[in-house]
Amino acid sequence: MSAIKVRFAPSPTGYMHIGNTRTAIFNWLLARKNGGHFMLRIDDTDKERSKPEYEKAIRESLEWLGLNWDSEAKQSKRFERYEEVTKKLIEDGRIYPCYETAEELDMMRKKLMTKGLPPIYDRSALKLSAEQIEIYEKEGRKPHYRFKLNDGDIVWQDMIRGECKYEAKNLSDPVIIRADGSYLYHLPSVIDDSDFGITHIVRGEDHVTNTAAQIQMFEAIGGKVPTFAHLPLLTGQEGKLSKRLGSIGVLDLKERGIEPMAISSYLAKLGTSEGILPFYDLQSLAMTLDFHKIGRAQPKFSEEELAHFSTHLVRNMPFAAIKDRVDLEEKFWETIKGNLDIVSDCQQWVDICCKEVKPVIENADLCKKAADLLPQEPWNDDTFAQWTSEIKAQTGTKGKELFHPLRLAITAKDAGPELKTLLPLIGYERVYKRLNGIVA
RNA sequence: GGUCCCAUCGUCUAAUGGUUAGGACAUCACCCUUUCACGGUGGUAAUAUGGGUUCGAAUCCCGUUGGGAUCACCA
Repeated sequence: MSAIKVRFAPSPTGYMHIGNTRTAIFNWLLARKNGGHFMLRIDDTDKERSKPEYEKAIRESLEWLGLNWDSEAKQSKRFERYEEVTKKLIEDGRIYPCYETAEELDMMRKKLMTKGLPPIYDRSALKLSAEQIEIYEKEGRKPHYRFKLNDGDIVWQDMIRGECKYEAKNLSDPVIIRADGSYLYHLPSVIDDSDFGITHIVRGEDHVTNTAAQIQMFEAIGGKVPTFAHLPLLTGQEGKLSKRLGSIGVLDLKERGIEPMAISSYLAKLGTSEGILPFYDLQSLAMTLDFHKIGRAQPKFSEEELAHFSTHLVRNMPFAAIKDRVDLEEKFWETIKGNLDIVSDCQQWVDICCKEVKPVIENADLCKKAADLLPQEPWNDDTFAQWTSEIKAQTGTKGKELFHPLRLAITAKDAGPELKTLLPLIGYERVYKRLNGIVA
């Protein structure tokens, strides 16, 4: 069996969001699990809506997530190839010109719908006489082109949905070239997948009927039909969350401090029979990929749950997974990680240990007494317990009454890592001063 | 409306026709920590609905209801 080659083919008409990202992740995972090839293809056939800034943002998003690609292509640079194929398909009678305007087509669809009929194109363009075509041309009408679907069943084995079957008569002949001569998504995508030797296409369920049409296109151009996998679409509070309605941008999540591995772990496992557990590198996540474990129902995506999961991931993150991103000692990371919501919060603990802090004095007498009893360094593991026992013995305060004022004075916060481990990181001088209400 | 897909705890799901319907996340309780957080241990909680097949149905069949996709000169 030849090596697996997959592609992620975003159109640069918007930012990368959850729906997109999920597709990218599954493709990447499939490639990496099998030592295959992951290609980035920019589907920029829509000149109106494609923007360089979106393309840039998509690349940035992929890089941030760690979804590296082995090669790339851009559809806007391949028009010559598309024309070559199109010419041949016109000769073969698989592509035919149509002269209806967008308004006329819209009207026809509405008419059929109100009659309770499926809004399928009636192929009237195929019945046009030469004279009629001439009249249209003289009117200045420019044709758009459709791909003619052959009658019969279209069947494929889907890695997620099992056997899929569509009758061609239930599908409209897809428009593949606009009246202005530009290409629509369908055919270029098939030509590219064929030319680049894509073996597996993993995409959202919104593409299933496209797949039916595209299988005939693969056959028409003499290409090998790839293996398909259609992921159930994610839903959210606001209903659907397809790539066009996607509201949650990856870069926004980054901005909020959501961990990239939280996004990957969450999206790769949501809707599968496996638990959503933190993974700290993509390769080990890839090794767990199993299409049989993906359900067919539409899972609900919750941004809140993702944020929660990300926090969980941070609090359990091994030092090895973070050491290249922060300038911290392992001991320090292990001490504070259980109190972080997002990684960048660790700076505030660095500051508390190494910079001036304005203490919050809740009980001045107690803190003063505690300062007086604070033993000189060096401190060992028992120092903290001995010190607090002594304070308790001399003042009679204990439990929350004792620890809350100490914590507030020393860290200016009412929650945080164990004081026992935090104290040595701050040091005698700062602790002593802060207990006395002095900024230190 | 046509075509296609889906329906089990709050959420994601497991259960070759026979299970006390299991797990994970969330939640709650308790424990640990002489505070908070982290962590640990337990508990609550589900087969949409009506028929049928069967000794026996979450599971198979039909209907109903509900959800989603698609039917673009978007991708």
